[in-house]
Amino acid sequence: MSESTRERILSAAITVFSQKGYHTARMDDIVAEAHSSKGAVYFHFPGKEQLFLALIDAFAEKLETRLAEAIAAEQGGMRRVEAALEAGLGVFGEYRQLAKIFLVQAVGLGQRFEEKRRAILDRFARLIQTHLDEAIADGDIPPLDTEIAALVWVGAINELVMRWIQTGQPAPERLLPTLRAMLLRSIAFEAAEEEEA
Amino acid sequence: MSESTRERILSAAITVFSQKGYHTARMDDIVAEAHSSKGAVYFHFPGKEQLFLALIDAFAEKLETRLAEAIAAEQGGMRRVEAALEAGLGVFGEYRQLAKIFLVQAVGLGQRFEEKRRAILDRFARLIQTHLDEAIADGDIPPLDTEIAALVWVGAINELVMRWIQTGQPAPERLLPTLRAMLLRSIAFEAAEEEEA
DNA sequence: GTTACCAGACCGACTGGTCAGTCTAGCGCG
DNA sequence: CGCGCTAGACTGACCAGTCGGTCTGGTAAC
Repeated sequence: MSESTRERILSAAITVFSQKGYHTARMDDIVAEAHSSKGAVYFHFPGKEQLFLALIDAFAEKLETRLAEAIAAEQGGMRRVEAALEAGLGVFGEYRQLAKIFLVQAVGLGQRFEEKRRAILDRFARLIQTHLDEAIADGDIPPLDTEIAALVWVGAINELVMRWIQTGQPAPERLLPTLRAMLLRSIAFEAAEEEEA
Repeated sequence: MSESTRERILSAAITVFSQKGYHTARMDDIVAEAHSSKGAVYFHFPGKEQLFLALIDAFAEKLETRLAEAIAAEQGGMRRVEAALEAGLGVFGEYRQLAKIFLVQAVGLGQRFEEKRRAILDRFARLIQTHLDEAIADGDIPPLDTEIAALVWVGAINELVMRWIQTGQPAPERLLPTLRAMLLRSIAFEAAEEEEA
């Protein structure tokens, strides 16, 4: 069956790229991990770069879908911002290997890759920005430079997720409440203290 | 003069690595940029990796020195935290190429490099953490998980600086006040609003 | 002061290993 | 057969690192 070979190659690529990074990963590593062959890999994918980008696209799509769902399920700027935050962290947590490829291994690979990475993060950021603007319009939070605010959020999330993925260090249970509280406070959203079940 | 050759090689390496990244940069590129020779480069440095790491160490040292100075010049947790923030951003701004190597090009290069990078960021983070703890002890800010708080700060700063270095986008004049206000609010520091000269 | 020698900096053609990608030969199924 | 797919040996480019060699300046013996 063709689909199964293709799937095997994809998940082998995820494993290998996430562990070794783009340059250190050899196509033969992926072939071995997939219990497949060079021929099969090059039958299904045009080359190393495209295979790598396919993984990033896959992640982007997952992220996008989830965010859209989460946001659609809520009403009002601030609630949507919170929903997006939660959904984003959820996706990173569920697809850790892909997240590592996206957040770590796709950095510093030159223009082409960097642009793709930034484009995806930008969509995430712009989404947050849009709803922060809404929240301001709704009077939920005082006005501020929402473009920068969104980038601050993205940066903070990235750093913590990267660290968690790489070292397992700050466990999500410990991380989440503090992160959430800090991010909400950072935009001067009151009622940042309710939580704590 | 030998020193001048060595210096030329170092600054060529900074230029080339910051533009192309570690793997894409060829030793011959650095040789050409330095108007030198393969022999000279390998006379002064044991290899590509060590040359790259030398640059990162140089940046780390600059960062460390500046932070230490800035902090020593102030008294009290919160003032020191603010001084460190300012000093850190200053260093990134002054050594943009090195900063790009450190923040962008040194990511995703595998264990050895990653550890070094994280170690440096950790020192920065732990420094912030220490003084946040002080600020809490002084009663300047309410208690919180300072380890995570420091990472949030580092992440936010990284993201904005990376973007600025890569795209020139959010100009520091626009970026700084918002970033500053957000970071201070994130730890519930009152009087985050004085500013605006 | 000039000849002989040395050391350390620097040069660049060359080598050897490493991989991405190709090619030809199967294999099984309709 | 022919077509979709898989296998894996092979090719060729590329590049880090090497190595025999040059050049310059210093020193010391005569």
